[in-house]
Amino acid sequence: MHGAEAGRPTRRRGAPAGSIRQDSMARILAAAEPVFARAGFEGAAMAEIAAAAGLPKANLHYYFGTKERLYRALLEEVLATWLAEAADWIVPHRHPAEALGGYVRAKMALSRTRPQASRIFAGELLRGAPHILEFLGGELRRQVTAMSAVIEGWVAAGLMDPIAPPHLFFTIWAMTQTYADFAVQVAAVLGKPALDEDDFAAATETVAALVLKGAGVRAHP
Amino acid sequence: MHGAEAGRPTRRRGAPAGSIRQDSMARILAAAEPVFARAGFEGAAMAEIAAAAGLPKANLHYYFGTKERLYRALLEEVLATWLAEAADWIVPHRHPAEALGGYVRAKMALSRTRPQASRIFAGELLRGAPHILEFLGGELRRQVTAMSAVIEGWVAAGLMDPIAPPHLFFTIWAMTQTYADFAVQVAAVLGKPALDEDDFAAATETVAALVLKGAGVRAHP
DNA sequence: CGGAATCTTGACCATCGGGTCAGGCTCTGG
DNA sequence: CCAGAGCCTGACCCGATGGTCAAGATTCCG
Repeated sequence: MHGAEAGRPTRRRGAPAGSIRQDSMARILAAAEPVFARAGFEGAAMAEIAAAAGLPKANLHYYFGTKERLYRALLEEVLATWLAEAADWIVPHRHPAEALGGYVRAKMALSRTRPQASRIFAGELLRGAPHILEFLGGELRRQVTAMSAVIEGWVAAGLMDPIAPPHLFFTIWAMTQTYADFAVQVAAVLGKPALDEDDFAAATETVAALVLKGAGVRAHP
Repeated sequence: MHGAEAGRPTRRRGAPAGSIRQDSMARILAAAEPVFARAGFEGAAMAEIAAAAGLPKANLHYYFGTKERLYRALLEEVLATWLAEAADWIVPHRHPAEALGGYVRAKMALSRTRPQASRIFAGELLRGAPHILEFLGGELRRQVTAMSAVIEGWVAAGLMDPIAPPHLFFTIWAMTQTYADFAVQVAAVLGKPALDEDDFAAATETVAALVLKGAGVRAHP
């Protein structure tokens, strides 16, 4: 998930170099992710994170200062992953069928493998995004603007139907992330204890079809 | 929104009958909705709700007992609205273009007019739906099953392409509710302080097109 | 090898927030 | 007009939680 996490029961004596810091911070971040995802910022308890990390609570404060800074550090990591994924797929030289299809599949895979990251992000947005408003209106906005131009290019080239590009992204995010954020609902409605591979496969196909057919993307030659 | 809410500065002396109870409870629920929506269950403070309702905190406990019961009461109200909406639109005698289009538009309208209700629901799901698991696997599951049969009927009648009906609903909910739950993100990315009518119109068109074209719904004769 | 820098941690503190309660007030029905 | 049911609320309680601190252990480096 991050760098180090499981294993390493106790801190070894002859530690490498001054890497104790990095190591501890990574360990704490890894422990914090599931807790924040499950309980949200308000509901998460530093003591619980500490226990999960196998460290005394005071240690977390030694490295991160406050609960809020720990939370922010986690958020930033998640956002970086988000952006990179989109930038990889939505590029002009690809055919939209490949680009949008690939992006949807990649995003669905993320929903499956890292649902906690998605939930932390969702919780942050739900609360009005107090910690990442700047990011949303800055970096994210710029990237969406750039990707919108790519979409417009495909439309102009007759490779897909006209569409409002930003809304296309909002809906793609919504559909893909719902399988992470609201997995409980999906599972409950399907009458299963949890979502399995087949469920994700069906979901992925449905979402991909809705996007590709819905946007009138021509067949990939 | 509910029954009574704004207005009525002080409780009148010659109150009608034993309706004081209903009146106070409605007042409290109305005050609780925005607070729970903004802060989530954990983050919401009874004192804040009390202040918003213009009542002493002890009064809330007099009527609802605990924070949890107050929260549940609110949730149940929201869920009822949700179900009714779907049941109105997804019925066999309609043409899928009308049914799905109408449903999408109705849900988008709800996202616009009652975003707080949507956010409370979203927060509940994010936390693993501790209070409504039963509802999801019971009432909701039954209704989705019934509506899935309707979809299958349309497919069999050649009115739309084959699709996994439950996933169609999951994606519709995801797309429509994202404009309530994650409105901050949408607004920030669009570079606006808040979403206006035009934004919702564009979003509605995009979502409707994705669903109708994406599901291969034939034109309404 | 010795001291400075870094790390570790148990004990402690202040605040917050849900919940309680006893006494007082208001309204209704007879 | 009276009594009791229903309603109201200020003051209080207490567990949970984020954060602090100072003393002690480790590690690093000259």
